[in-house]
Order: sequence, then C-alpha cells, then structure tokens
Amino acid sequence: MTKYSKQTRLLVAVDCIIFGFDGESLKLLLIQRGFEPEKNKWSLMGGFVEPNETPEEAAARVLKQLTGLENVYMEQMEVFGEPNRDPIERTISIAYYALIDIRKYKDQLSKEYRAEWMPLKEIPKLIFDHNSMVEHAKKKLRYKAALHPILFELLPEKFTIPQILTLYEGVYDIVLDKRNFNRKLLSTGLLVRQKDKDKENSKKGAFYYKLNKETYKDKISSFLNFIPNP
Amino acid sequence: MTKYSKQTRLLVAVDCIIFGFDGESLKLLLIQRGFEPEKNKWSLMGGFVEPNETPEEAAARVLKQLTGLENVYMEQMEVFGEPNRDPIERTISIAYYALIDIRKYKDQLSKEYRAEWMPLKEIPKLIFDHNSMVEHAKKKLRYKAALHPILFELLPEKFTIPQILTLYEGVYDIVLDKRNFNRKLLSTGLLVRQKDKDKENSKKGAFYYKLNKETYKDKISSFLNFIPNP
DNA sequence: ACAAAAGTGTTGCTCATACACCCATGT
DNA sequence: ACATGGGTGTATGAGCAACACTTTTGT
Repeated sequence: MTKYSKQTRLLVAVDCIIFGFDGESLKLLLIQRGFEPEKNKWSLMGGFVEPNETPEEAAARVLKQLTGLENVYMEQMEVFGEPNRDPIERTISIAYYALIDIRKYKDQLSKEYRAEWMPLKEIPKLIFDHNSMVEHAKKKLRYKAALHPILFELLPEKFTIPQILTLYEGVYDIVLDKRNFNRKLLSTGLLVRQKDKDKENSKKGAFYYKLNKETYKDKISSFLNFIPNP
Repeated sequence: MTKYSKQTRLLVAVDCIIFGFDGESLKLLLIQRGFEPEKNKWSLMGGFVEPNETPEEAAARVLKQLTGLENVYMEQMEVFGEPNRDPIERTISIAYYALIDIRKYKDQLSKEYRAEWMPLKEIPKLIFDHNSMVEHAKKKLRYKAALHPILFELLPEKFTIPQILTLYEGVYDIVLDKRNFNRKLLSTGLLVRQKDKDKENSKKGAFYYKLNKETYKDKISSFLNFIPNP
C-alpha cells in the first residue's frame, strides 16, 4: 500500500560538469543536443535518474556514455530546482562535477554525442540553467582545490611540476611564483620523482612525478593551502 | 506536449538538520513522528517538495512549520538517493542543515510535532537514513565553521566571548586556549563590544558583543582559520 | 578573604613570501 | 654560443601557539 499517494512525483535528472586540462587551459566537455527540445543547442551532458539507481550511479552512467570512462573523480555539487528551469516539464537536477584526464577521453564517442572540449573562458550560451551550473562548479572547484589536492585528477599518471603550476594558474587565473609553489608542493610528500623526464616542452627536460597514493589518500581530505593568501 | 513521457517520476523530499546551542552543548531538533510509517519513531523534520516551490522553499516552509522561524541560516547539504532508503516508496531526499538561536524557538509548536532538542552526543536511532544525514551534517558544519564565521548564527544577538569559546569547543570537541582564541576573534573585526555585561555566568561579568553586520557580510565567504592546525 | 570566571601580553618559532641566479640541452 | 625553460636557496616578516598572572565582584 502506498502511503504517500497524495504527493506529486517529479522528474529527477543529473547533469555533469566535466572538467579537463590539456596542458594549457581548463576545458569543459559540452554536447550539442541531438534531440528536442533545444536541438542543436549546447548543453551539459545529463540524464534522468532511473528507478533502480542512485543519483551517483546515474551520473556515473551518463559520464561513461559520453567519455567511456569509469572510476572518475566526481563530486555532487548542488541541486537545481527552480520549478520552471526546464520549460517542457518540471525537472529537478542534481549537478555533479567531474575531473578527468583529458587524454583518456575516447574521441570516437564524441561523434555520437557531438561533444566538444571548450575552453572555460569561452563557454557559449547553454540551455536552461546550465550556464549557472557551470559558474557554480567553477566556484566550487576553486574552493575545494585551494584546500585539497584534487587537481591531480586532471593530470595523467605521470606529470611534471611545471604542468601542475600551469594548471593551478589556469584554475585560479593568477600567476604563481614557481619557487614557492615548488617548495610547497614537494613539502606535502604527495609526489614521487621518477627517473625519466618530459622532453617535449623544454630542452632541459622536466622530471616526471607520480602521486604517492598512500599520502594522497591521507591528505585528500586535509587542508593544505595551495593558494597564497592575498 | 510532454516530451519526457517515458521517464519515471520520483518523490522528492527535503529533510532538515536543525542545530541549536543552549550555552552548554550543541543540540539537534528532532521530532517524534505522529503518523505511519514509523509512527512514534524519532526523525528529522522533513516534507515533500511541492509542485510550485523550489527545494529551498520547501525546506524553509518545513522549518517554519516546526519552529515558527523565518530567514534562518540554512544550507543545502547533500542529496540522499538510495533507491530503498524509504521502504514505502522511493523518495529522493535533499538534506539541509540550519543554524538557529535556540532561544528563539517557539516552544508551543513543539507539542504539535512532539519536537525536542537532543544533545548531539545522544542522538537516538532515527528512521530511514536520518542518522547518516546527521553525521554528514556534523561533518559539514565542522568543515565550514573552521573557515567561515557561521557559528554566530547559533547565538543570540548579544553574546559574550566565553560563550563563543564554549560553542567552538562544543562543535569541535576540543579545548581551546582562551587567550589565543580571543585575540584571533577580535582581530577579525567582526565583533563590536557593548557597554553592558552578562552577569549571569560569572561574578565579574563578561562584556556583551554584537556582530558587525558589514564586516560579517564581507567575511562570511572568506577563509578565516578559526581552528588551530594540529 | 576567597573563590570563580574574565581579561590581558610576551616570546619563540614556523611558515609564507619575495626575490635572482645557475643548469642542462637543442639548435 | 645562445636561447629556452627547469631547477634551486636565502632572508625577512607575519602570524600562530605556548604560556601565567591580574582584575572584578558576589558570597
């Protein structure tokens, strides 16, 4: 017997703000909708929560459909629930942001969804309240990454310190002192220097580092203060 | 024409974790359910999101029903969406936490809902996943309050520094050095000393302070570091 | 006079910032 | 040899933590 019979049921969706980093700038993975409403308009990737899955599972499913990736760093962001946000029918959307290594993105799937990496600074007009979602995600990413070492999720397994520097500079739109940044970073004990160097971006070559998974798990939830206080 | 006709609609609820402080310890406002299912069991205050309100409005409505209070500090916490969390019918719940001045709580309403302030350390078994919600709220409150001056929302308009100290000690379950805490607090410029003293808790009496609303609005979103680093 | 809580100051140390030069290598 | 980006060290100052005594007043 259903006890809640007088209540209204609503559509519940998830939308994913997918961040990627190509070594130069932060990007978002957007799609051009292949269906009505708003066909051909730019949009975040989303989907409805199905009867037997949690919203997290729905977001993971959507992400896998679009990128082919599983076990991605993903965090619940915020619920967007304006009654008229979707003009077709009221839909409550749970927004998630994800951080992925852009090079792992499976390009072939891009065609099916007409997906594209767009620089965060040149995001077009998106459908519904998706632009607002992106703004919130940017803010939350900055907030979280100032205290926790999550931006490594955007980098490949092996990365160089100049790369991380560029990443932080991109996320916060600031210029950092490489000497101080370097010291701070190494003092966390998060990085393990490798024997080989990346010779693509300089003649001298920059040492590769990997994350120390042990330390990483310990410190992901502790405060680290990566960004200098003004 | 409805385009989303093949999708399943779900019940969407809000649940409120309501924190209060009585000068001694942190408390939660819980109710004893007056209806089935789980009649007479302890529970958070909640309600369904109605067709023409946002989830925030639903939470504010629920909060007003229970406490008579409006314009309360409230923050969206997290969505709880396990398919079986409510055994009657699948319900997605958006959890909010609220901070209120316990003395403003209208006691008469308590009877209608059989509500009670319970010390955070003695929370009974609650229905569904509400205990888990409480744990998450506690964590989030600690996280946020370590960096932002939100705990003032739990205090009356006029409060003393020893009171705030006790509050912070209660929230974090630690003992703080009153000299350092004092200095840190005053250096924020958030407080305005009043002429009168609270003589209830000591013979000497402790000066009342009020919040400097201007500074407060500026600093509520900046990092302040109230809790000493280990 | 004494008990009980409020209020205040100093010092050492850690950590963040500011800043400039040498290194390795491909051309 | 030189241009390019990588890597390192030091000195200064701000802010945090550790710590103990005086003040006020009700009983």
